[in-house]
Amino acid sequence: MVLSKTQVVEKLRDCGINPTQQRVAIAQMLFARPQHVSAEQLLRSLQESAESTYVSKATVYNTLALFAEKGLVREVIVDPSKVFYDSNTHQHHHFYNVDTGTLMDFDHRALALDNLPQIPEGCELDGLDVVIRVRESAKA
Amino acid sequence: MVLSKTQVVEKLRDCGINPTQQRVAIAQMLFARPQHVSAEQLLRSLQESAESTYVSKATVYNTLALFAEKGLVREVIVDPSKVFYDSNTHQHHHFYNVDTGTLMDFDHRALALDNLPQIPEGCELDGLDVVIRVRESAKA
DNA sequence: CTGTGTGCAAAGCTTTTGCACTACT
DNA sequence: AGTAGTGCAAAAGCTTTGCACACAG
Repeated sequence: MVLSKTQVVEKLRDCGINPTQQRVAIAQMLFARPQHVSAEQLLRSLQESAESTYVSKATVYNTLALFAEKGLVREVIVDPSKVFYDSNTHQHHHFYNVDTGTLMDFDHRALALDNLPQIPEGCELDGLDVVIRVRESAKA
Repeated sequence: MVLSKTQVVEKLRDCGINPTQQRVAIAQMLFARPQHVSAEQLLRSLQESAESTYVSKATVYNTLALFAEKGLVREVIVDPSKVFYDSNTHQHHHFYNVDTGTLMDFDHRALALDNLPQIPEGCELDGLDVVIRVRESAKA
């Protein structure tokens, strides 16, 4: 579902984010559908949908980092060359196709994670990421 | 245990890697003890142990990538800003302290990973990474 | 002398920083 | 007018590429 501008503005306010033009434009792209995007991809999408405001590369980066900090999106780190932002914030894990650079979700219940090891002294849990790397099957 | 130069040369040969001066120098640093290093860190270590050959930054990067491809070290991708190389190639997972940027191993048997979800059509397993992100506990 | 393999300077990419500007008080 | 917050150009940093060199056949 595509969120209306008003819905997006409200969503940002709920997270304590000042809904500026640029941020709303970025949020609308992100939440148009569940997806995995890099900053670069998002910037291109914005530029293509010509109607919207001009947004600089730096702002896309800074805004995505802000959204991640506020819990609106999740950072997914699987490729050393770029960070993906996942607009699906429900608990889940990822397949990463190393050949195509594509991410796919899978439900966290598909995996029985028992007996989490004890967290080191003086630390607290921040997140648990499971990534299953796959490659295209070699074909004859 | 510190490996002798001869042992390192042999190890490289076993993996089909031509044991050049630079590669041996890098391998000796890496296998001096189990550790997690970035290319940058490794380069600095090499420069500090003044005795050894001059090795350029590019060569460190290329060599680490080569070692990873041949299975001598494992790439660990947890920090968007740099890749870590893990000289421990036994099956295991990682704690990542996001505040200090430190990696710690934990045994893979500490985690019951049952019912791995089915791998997407046309793909085969390449690797399974579990990262537990921790942060310093907030103190009063 | 020719061809393969190696190392490194320079180029390229993503991401961060510092400053100018805006929008409120 | 002063202040806090925002956006972006330019700078920085990690990594890759393309070319010169070395070595084997």
